[in-house]
Amino acid sequence: MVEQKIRLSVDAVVFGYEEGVISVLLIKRKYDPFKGKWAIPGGFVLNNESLETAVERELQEETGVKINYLEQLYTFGDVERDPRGRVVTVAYVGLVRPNTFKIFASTDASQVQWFTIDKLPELSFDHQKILHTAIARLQAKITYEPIGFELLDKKFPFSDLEKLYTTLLGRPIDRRNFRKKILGLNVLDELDKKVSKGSGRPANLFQFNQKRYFQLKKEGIIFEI
Amino acid sequence: MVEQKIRLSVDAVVFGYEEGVISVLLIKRKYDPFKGKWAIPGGFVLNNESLETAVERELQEETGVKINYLEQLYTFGDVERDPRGRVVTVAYVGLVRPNTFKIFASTDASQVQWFTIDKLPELSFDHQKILHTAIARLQAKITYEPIGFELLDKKFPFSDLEKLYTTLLGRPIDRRNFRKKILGLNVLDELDKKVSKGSGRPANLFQFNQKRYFQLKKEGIIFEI
DNA sequence: CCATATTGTGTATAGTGTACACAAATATAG
DNA sequence: CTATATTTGTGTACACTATACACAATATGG
Repeated sequence: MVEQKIRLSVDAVVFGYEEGVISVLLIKRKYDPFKGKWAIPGGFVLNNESLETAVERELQEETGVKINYLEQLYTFGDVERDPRGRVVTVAYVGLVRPNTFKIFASTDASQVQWFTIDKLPELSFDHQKILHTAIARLQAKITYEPIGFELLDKKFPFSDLEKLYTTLLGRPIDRRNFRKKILGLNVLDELDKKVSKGSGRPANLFQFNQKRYFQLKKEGIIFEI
Repeated sequence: MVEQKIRLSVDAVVFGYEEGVISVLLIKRKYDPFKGKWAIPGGFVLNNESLETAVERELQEETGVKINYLEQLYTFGDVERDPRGRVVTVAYVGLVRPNTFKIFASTDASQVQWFTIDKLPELSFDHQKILHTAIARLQAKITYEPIGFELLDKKFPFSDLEKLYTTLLGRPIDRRNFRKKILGLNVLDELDKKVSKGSGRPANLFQFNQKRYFQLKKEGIIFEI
């Protein structure tokens, strides 16, 4: 058998959410190929690190991001996807709270920037395909797993959650029914604190109760919007 | 940077269904490591073939199976998963109609055999984990994608479909409601033919209409059990 | 204090899911 | 040939869930 000449990389589509806008974290490539073009952060896997570790390391190195939630998306292995030769990449989806750290470019990245998902620049490699797959996954998944909370502050007013869902699903949601449904799932704790931003009645803060969620999940109760 | 020493393989969990029994196709390994032990069929990816091609080739080589439906499952990359060194594997799920071909062992396999999924032998590598992931995927997916038909003959009596679902979901289904729901989805053509096996009233044959399914899917109508 | 903005809340109706039983058409045993 | 067993095919009533919808409460800003 001929020696295998396939290299393995990981890439991470990192989503963030702030004030009604979903963004994705991209880097500007410092080196060829695609030097000066935007790309999903990622890089080659080291011999003795797991795929998840590789993703977290590359993200830390290139962007300064510390990931909050990470899941494997899909493995892209088209023969011609990388001009340097055969590179198979395991893509991940990450969720972060952008306000909890500062991004900075380093190593392979000359710039790091948040792009709102409907104003994306041209991307390197097959990264557009990966990004679209990631968006589809995120949209599908928030309807049956409580991952939306990973994008919000730990304590959030209900309207934030509602705005997140309308944004992600791209369609209006009935405010009363949505609230009824989510609260009916019994995975949110209502706090005593209130918060007011600008004018309007102050909102109660809520917090996702992960422990209760796992308990309910074990009992077979499913999260569904 | 140190040279990357990671090898890439593909594996396929192939499911078949016959007469109320879900089986999975396993091979007995001819060579070390795990010589003489059962394993999921698979092997190393060639430099110039896509991942899907690699799966199909390995399956053909080792078992003689021609796959009917194939989807990527998950990529397993634990550092210690292969005693030969670092091997990352992209696992796939395949569905076949076992009665449409004859299996035979060759190349790396000394034996090929169908195992019913509740009587599995001890497996090599992390293949048990992969297999369980695949079973979970199959169970979940038949409830929201019409993949069950890939396991049945092209023309089938309704009771076959019903039995497949009760088997896969592991719980009884109300016969009338199930029929109502499936036929209401409007993706089955009722044929004029009848078939009788043993005693009992002969059954009408049905056929999955893929074209209509894709049409409906495009219109936003979703398959759901 | 008045206008504006945002949060918080209940009910009626339509639609969907679920439980349930018996007749029709064949094979088989006697 | 007849009786029995076996499998298919079908409808309705009820419970539950999803959906549509409007107004009062509490703040801010001029």
